[in-house]
Amino acid sequence: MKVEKKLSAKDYVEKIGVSFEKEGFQPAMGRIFAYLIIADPPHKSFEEILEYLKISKSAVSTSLNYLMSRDLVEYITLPGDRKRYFKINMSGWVTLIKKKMARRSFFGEIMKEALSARSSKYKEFNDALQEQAEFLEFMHKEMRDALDKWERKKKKKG
Amino acid sequence: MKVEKKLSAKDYVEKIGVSFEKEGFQPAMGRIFAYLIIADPPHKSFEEILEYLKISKSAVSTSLNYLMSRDLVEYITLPGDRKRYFKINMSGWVTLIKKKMARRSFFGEIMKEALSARSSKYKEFNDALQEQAEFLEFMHKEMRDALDKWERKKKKKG
DNA sequence: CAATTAGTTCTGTAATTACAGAACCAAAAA
DNA sequence: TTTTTGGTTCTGTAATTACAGAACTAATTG
Repeated sequence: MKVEKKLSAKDYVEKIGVSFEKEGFQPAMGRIFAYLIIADPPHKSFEEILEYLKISKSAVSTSLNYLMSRDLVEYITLPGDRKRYFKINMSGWVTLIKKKMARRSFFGEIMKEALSARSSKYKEFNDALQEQAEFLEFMHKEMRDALDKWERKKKKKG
Repeated sequence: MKVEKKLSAKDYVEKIGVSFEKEGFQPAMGRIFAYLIIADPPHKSFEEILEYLKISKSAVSTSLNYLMSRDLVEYITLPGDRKRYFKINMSGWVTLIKKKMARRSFFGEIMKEALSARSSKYKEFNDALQEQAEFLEFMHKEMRDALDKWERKKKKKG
């Protein structure tokens, strides 16, 4: 019988990494992001990352640069130390979600455009399409509101 | 000087298709989905799809099957006609969004798990991580509420 | 019973991705 | 000035994807 056991750090990296991949990032990025979540201390040097994950310098370099370009990762420097220490930029996730929202809202807009070009035959379909576009708009608005709500909540608490 | 002009059907297919691709679907799927949005009538046979998009039978077959497995496309049959006519399943998009939401919520859960395994040093980072996990949970809840709200709104109107 | 139709599945391949390894480079240190 | 450090960029490649084309199949039609 298997003994219940806490997940090891490596297992977390794997688990988080896979989830991150499912968000559309490449494997190496997922694992770097994951490592930076479990990392203790939460900032790690270029070398530490490549050693821990056993991936090449090039993979680390391109992945980090991509993650930084998306504001998902940032770096700090320590006095008297030439290295950069990479860490998760916690606000990046919010930005990511905002972008995905915007994309969907755009999708809704295109649907409306397409709708305006459709013939008025097939009313049932047109109505359903209209509703879909409205749904996307609705969700976009609701999410914006939710984000505002979160911001306010945070401000009050912080 | 370019004359302002309504987009042609092909242009919509292209535009919608690209948006759909950005949601993570492969090109052929994006274009099929797009074609079914602008299609008049809104149901098209296997053959019509491959002819319009000029893609192979295999591409149409696998794409349609995938889209149907995800409930994004369905088909109808017409009396005295052996063919199936494929059309968009409008409720599929909602399901898709629900699934994406669930994935993010799961991501938040993993973050919490990881958190519970972190040392208590680096409080600042831990707090931020906690907040991120809470943010994902919060957004998940808000979206569930939004979905409910939409359902109620629809029921009242319909 | 053929022959046709409506699609499916298999096979091969061009294009792309994701990465390793090595060469490279700029800034800092010696 | 040379050497070392902390990366970046280039080159090559294994693996994967996305699809075409052909072979195939089950149901229908003649």
